Amino acid sequence: MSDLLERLRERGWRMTAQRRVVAEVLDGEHIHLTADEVHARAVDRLPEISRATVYNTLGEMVSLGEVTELATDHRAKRYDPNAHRPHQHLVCARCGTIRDVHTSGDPLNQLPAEERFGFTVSGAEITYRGLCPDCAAAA
Amino acid sequence: MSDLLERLRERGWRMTAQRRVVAEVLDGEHIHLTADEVHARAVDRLPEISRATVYNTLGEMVSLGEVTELATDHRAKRYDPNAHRPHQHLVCARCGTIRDVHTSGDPLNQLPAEERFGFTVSGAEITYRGLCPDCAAAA
DNA sequence: TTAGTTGCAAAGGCTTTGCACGCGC
DNA sequence: GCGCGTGCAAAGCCTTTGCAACTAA
Repeated sequence: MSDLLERLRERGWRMTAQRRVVAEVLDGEHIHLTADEVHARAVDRLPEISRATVYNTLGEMVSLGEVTELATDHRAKRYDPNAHRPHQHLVCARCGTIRDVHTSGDPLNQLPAEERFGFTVSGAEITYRGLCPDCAAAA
Repeated sequence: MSDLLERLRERGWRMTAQRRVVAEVLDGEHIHLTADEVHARAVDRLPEISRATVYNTLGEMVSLGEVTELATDHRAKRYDPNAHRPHQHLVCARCGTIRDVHTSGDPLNQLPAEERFGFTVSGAEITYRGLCPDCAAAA
């Protein structure tokens, strides 16, 4: 489960109660949370943790390459702890929920050289859009 | 060139100098601009146009389905006037520039039913990440 | 004419930052 | 003990909104 925490420890990252809680919260959910949602869940375990620390901590995990930041159509970014497992995202257009999904084949191969315009292309991600079961039922 | 303006007129959208200028600016660039960049270019043609109007206008074009809003890792959203032409995006991780590119095949078909988790999936987009020629040279 | 659009300025949501205190190593 | 991490509150950036004046059809 807490694979993320493990990886951070192995890297010799200075561990504090706050950082541990943020890592646990992120890794414990199969959907991807916003910074504020991470903060809310973190407060349950460590009431005095501040929003600033959650933001700082998430930012550092992203810099370390252990967490991926997901831009969204809604305002707040979401955070994905599975940075080392290749996967794609399924996004609900209505509520913004993001789920990991898996497809076969590497999309990188689908971009021919003449469509690269001199860019050094290092990654590709697919985002599937639709409605989650709950929102489809409500609509 | 100004295909977007054409489409908006055909829909009977009430046309004002501000709306025309926003449409012209958006359609005139082969990269995708932020709202503020659109405003800056719009001011060159119509000095008294306000930021609020640019935001409102872009938002309405998105609601009409004539422009696509692109979430980015950087803070500001970018706007894509080619809503009716299937294409993907090539993003520079450093400066945030977005370019349209074309691949073969429809990514929607790559998501098997058992990976849809009850979602009604209606669209898919691919984002390629890398460094644009300028940023690669600067790095 | 008149309903819809604009500009202004203020408010709003999300995120970052400066600084003094506190804690992991 | 040292240096990095934390919390607080304030600032910052991007965006939205309320309202009175204006204008396209």
